[in-house]
Amino acid sequence: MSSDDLRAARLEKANQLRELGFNPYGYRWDITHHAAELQEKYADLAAGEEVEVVVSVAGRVMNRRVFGKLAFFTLQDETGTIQLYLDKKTIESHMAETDSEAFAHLKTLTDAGDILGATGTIRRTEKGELSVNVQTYAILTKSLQPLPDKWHGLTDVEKRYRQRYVDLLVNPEVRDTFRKRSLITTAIRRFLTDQGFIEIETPVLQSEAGGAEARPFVTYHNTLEMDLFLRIATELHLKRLVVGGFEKVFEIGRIFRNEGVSTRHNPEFTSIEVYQAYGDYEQMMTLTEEMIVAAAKSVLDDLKITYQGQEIDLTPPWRRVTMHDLVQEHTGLDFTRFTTLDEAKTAAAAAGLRDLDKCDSIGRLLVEAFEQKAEPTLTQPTFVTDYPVENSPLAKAHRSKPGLVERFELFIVGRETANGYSELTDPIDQRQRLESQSARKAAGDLEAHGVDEDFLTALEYGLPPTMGMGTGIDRLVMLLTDSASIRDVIAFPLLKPEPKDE
RNA sequence: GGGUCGCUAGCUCAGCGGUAGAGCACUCGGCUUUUAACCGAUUGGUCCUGGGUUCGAAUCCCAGGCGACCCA
Repeated sequence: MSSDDLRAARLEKANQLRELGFNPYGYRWDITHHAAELQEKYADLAAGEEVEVVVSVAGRVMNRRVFGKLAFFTLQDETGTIQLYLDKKTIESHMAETDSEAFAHLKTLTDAGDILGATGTIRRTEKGELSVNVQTYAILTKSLQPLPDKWHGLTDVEKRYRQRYVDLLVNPEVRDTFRKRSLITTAIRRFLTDQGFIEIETPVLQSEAGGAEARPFVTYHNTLEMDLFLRIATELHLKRLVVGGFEKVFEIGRIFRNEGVSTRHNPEFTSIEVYQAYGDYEQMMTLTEEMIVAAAKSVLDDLKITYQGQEIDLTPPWRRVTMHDLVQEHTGLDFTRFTTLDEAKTAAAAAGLRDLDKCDSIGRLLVEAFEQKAEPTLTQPTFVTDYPVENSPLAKAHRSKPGLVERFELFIVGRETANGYSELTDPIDQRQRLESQSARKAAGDLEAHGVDEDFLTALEYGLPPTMGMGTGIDRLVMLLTDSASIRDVIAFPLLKPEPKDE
């Protein structure tokens, strides 16, 4: 039967329900228990035993096993499944006044996928399945679409992402992932608010994107007649709030970057950024560690976890190592000894590094060496510290190491998981760095941005010494739910539209 | 951006140059202890799209679309 025929058959059943005086799209059903609650409460009920207490449940019919005068439905609610034991005599004696043919209608007018409410007593069948021995039932929502194969489920990846609602309703582990995602963000919020942080929402629509190097999305405001950019970071506004006197602020929010899509990139993703006055990056590493551990504990029993077959131990403290030391560890090169770019390039090439032409400073060369040789090895949680100033325009100069900034990045399974620093608070230094970036924008760098004058004015009023940190929530959720693709932790990932018919 | 793979019934898949198939779902009949219920019968197709080769294309070739994975 074709898809149109299947739908037509179900529509016809909905109409028959109306003719019988039942609304196939009900208004309300008062439940007394969820499936998991019943399974737990009556776990010890012996097979064949019945409890004379009437319960009320509701959920989606996932499977129907219909006999002549008896039927078994598997009912699924948010918590799990419970079997409906549907006996003709019982149902018809309880529903005689509303529907003398209630059992026949159950057989002919319900389908897998329908949402049912049912009342009845609790019994465990002789075969050992906890069931509601149904006295009354109602079709609360008539489904017009057939469910995927009851055994194989929905496996087509494209269909799973395009029709996530179907994926969710037939694949319990998918629901579990999003439940965990919620637990993780809740745990992070609780962890921070317990420490006195407050969450403040900053603008998504901005006249100049800033706070990161990335291409922004452009949109247009009609009555203001101006282009607006979707934010690429929350950093510059959160620091303004610290200038304004909030000493501990954070924001969990959606970030938009106009870049490609991959297993680790979605054009919109969720970040958390945290700023605390009077602290430095050393303290922020500790806070980051504690925050991620709190997130992990909210969904896992153990800090020793497995990600895609790799054993990861999140037990603190995590290793802290400078980028220079790590590069020396993996290449033998001591970058502190280089005085000219040519000298450094020659040594790097001799050490087997590739694609060095794009590096226009010793600092960028160091980062390149780090990315090529050290980064992929950082499986266990590792804070890499003390970055070259060149690609850290918002971080404060290192208090004792010239040319470096007080910055860290956290790596887990070789992936950047958090990024933080002692925030640059000197408005003159900040202006110079933003102006050099602005020059790159003028030269055609699409990931560079203009100078945010108001941000600089804010710094001139005075930003206290501040520590800041950003973490990609999606990647953290991937790690803690053992998800291979970012699309598995984003409920509705970006997809190109399907070609239209006609 | 490059490479590899995939796209066939509502779902899961087979078919790989000669009449488009199976299981499940659906419809009908039977059945009061099933849980992938079972038994019998029936139904269901833009083989992703367009072009080409061929007597003949789901199948081979070219281009395109959408997706997955790997690489940059």
